[in-house]
Amino acid sequence: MNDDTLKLKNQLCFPLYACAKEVVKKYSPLLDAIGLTYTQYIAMMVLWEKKSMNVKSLGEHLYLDSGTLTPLLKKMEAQGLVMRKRAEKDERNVIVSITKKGEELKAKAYQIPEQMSACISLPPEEAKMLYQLLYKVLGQISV
Amino acid sequence: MNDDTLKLKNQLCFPLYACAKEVVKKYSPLLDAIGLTYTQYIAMMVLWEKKSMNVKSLGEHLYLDSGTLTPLLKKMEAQGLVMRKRAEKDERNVIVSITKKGEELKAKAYQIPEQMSACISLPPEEAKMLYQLLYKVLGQISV
DNA sequence: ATTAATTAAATTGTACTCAATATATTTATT
DNA sequence: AATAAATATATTGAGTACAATTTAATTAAT
Repeated sequence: MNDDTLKLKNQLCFPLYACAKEVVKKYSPLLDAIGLTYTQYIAMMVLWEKKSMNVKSLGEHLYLDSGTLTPLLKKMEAQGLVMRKRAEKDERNVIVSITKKGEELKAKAYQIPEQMSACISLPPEEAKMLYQLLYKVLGQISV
Repeated sequence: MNDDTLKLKNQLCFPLYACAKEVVKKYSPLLDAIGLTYTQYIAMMVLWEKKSMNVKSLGEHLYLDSGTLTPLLKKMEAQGLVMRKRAEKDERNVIVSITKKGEELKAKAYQIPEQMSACISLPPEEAKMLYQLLYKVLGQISV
């Protein structure tokens, strides 16, 4: 409640906000080269691993809702990276699944994580610490 | 270059991106109560401290450019929180300065940092560690 | 079985965010 | 002084991101 309480330098939220933004910005040229945006990239990472998933579940993995995902996935469908199809068992669900073209894109994406870690060169222990602290906050906050 | 390289769980960028988003989202109801968005809030923090600053310099403090700040500051001017005025010495600069109403808003904002830290309850050493790691990455990346 | 409640996507509207470009002003060069 | 280069904002367009609402489908309750 003193005079420093509201200084930007004393907030934890701000470096979090700014750092996330700058990191995503740093990805842009790398992702441009394979025709993805950052949001599309993290969606593809889930689909490269899981092959297929409904929108709701994809949103839980990515912390995104249908308002963001629906138009994003439609664009990715238009690019031929994914297919969207209502589930037969429960037609409320839209199943998003990766296409052959989407699978093939993975080969081009392999280099991206290492190119990025060259930009953000934290020592391994510090990177691990940061990773753990971020997931700790993420776990607490979404309660 | 192995099969785990592109898994979401192995990226440092993702918890950073998701955590920043969730934290900002957690601020929303608190900031709604005083009529600010998160971006307006961090801009106000700079102005509560510095009183006055040109757009360029404000953008350097916040890691934002004129494309974001110009419309943001116009809205804040319309709300009576700030004034915008071309500098007399160098008319390329727009000086943003806080108004009486903007100053008065500070009293209502004092409670927000503590309300937020109740939501994100990291032990002090861990919060400090996270803070330092984020600024370290931020410093490296913007080179 | 019919109605009510719940769930999953989609839609709408508001607010960033940034790249790229345009405009106006100032400074540096010739 | 006239021209070129640099600087600070503003504008435009594309892409999120989310709250709130709508629609359609499913499940629960009577």
